[in-house]
Amino acid sequence: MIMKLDLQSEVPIYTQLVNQIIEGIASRKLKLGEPLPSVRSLASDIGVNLHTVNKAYTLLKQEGYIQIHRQKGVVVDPVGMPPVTAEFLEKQEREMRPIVAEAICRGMNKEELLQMLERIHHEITQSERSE
Amino acid sequence: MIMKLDLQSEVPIYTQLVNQIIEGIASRKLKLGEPLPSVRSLASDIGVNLHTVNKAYTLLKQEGYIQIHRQKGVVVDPVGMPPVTAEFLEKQEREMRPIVAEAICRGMNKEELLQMLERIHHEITQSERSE
Amino acid sequence: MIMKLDLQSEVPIYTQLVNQIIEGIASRKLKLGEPLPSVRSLASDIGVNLHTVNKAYTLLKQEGYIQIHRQKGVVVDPVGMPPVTAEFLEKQEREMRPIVAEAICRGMNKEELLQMLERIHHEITQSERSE
Amino acid sequence: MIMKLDLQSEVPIYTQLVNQIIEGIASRKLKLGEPLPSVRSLASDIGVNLHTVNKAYTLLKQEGYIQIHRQKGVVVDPVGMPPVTAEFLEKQEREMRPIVAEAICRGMNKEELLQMLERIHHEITQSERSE
DNA sequence: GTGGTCTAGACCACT
DNA sequence: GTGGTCTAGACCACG
Repeated sequence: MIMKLDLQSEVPIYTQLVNQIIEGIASRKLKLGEPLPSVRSLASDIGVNLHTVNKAYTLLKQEGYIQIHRQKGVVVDPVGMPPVTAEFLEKQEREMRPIVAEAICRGMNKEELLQMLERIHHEITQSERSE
Repeated sequence: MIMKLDLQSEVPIYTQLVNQIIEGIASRKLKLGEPLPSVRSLASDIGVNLHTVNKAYTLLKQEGYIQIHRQKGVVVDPVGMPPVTAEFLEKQEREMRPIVAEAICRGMNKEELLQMLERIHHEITQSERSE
Repeated sequence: MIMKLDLQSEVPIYTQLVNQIIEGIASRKLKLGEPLPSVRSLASDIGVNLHTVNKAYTLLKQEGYIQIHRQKGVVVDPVGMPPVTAEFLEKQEREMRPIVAEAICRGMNKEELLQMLERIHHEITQSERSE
Repeated sequence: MIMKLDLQSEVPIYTQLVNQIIEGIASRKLKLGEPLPSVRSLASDIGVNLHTVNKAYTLLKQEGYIQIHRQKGVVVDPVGMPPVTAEFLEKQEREMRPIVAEAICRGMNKEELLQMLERIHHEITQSERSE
């Protein structure tokens, strides 16, 4: 799986890693139970600090996306993904809200927003396994 | 205008301020040309430091949402809001994408996402009078 | 004489006034000995505070561009303009230098800069008396 | 790189810093991709507060002159400088105009002005090795 | 009274 | 150790 990182972004690298892996799972490029590279190998592959990868994996584990075994290494959680909790919906709304507000200010209408969301959804779900 | 701030949040206070004000403009609670409270009064109202408010205002000015006059103080930009640039659309997508990916992982389908967006859009645009 | 003011500019209004009047003199729209509007009338004409106009006039007087008589009011200095002092040249250089440096960074070459200066010079000296 | 600062000047310190760094880039004393001192070390070197340096760096980043990496710290933008936009030319003219007008008033002719500009240009571009 | 600047000191996030 | 954020208090420029 290719990791697209922007080292100059204001978004922390570990957050970008988390997002990339979640998107990998969402697009089924990463399947349930599938192993992920070890902290060390991923870190050296993408040229970032061990701690950075470690932090990303730890967060993903906490949120229920992956499992970290001492032996088997890191795998996408084979049982399944975390459910939609009330807490999760709140977070979604809290993040989505400023995006929508900004779009309205700049004159985007509801349809354009819905189309954007639909396009992104399509891009994620229809992306072929590309490596 | 009421400001909802979470001082414990990991989201910087000045960012929350920026978001609240943009949402205020989007919902037309703040009208074009309308004055905003002075740095000092807003700061004391919401119990944060003057510099924190100042940073929020400075950002909003840079992005074209407000104007800072030497005399009149701070007002919502009376001319209008910044347009939809390619750059803006990129930013929107970059922010929306992880939200969508996460939702997919947790089993939300496209319709549920679209409904959430539509609900948020409605909440913002229909809240003409809420205090 | 028309005053072009930008009330939203970060440049202080009194500075803009000073610049406009100096440009008026440079372009010979304002002749030596010619009267300028009183503080009060100019202030009300352009809709700014008395103190602002006063500050502009005071600065112009200090630098030798105008004279302020209790009776005759304010006039362009009839004797002539202040000379080119070493101090003045220093100030010119101090102001010009960052403009040139920035232009170089952005890829303007010397000829383009010279042309810009020449164009501005021409605009000022060739402007007709337009009211 | 040597920073020439005038703490008594009416020009804000952070502006002087910005100008010095831009001139450093223009004169190629600072090369593309080259690291700049950290906020803290520069601040202590020149004896100003860390926030003052930070403001200068933030401005330079916004204008596209430098990049701020989380790891590597601050570097001159390795890709290149911001282009000449219409907006930039306007700003250049707005700044140059009062300088030219004042020079005309004091009796400098066009040639003297052009020579001054040429000299400054030469000083900046030919100062490859000055410390 | 307004925003702009600067200082000083603190804590945190990131790598 | 880096930059980012926040607080606090001071002075100044502007109108």
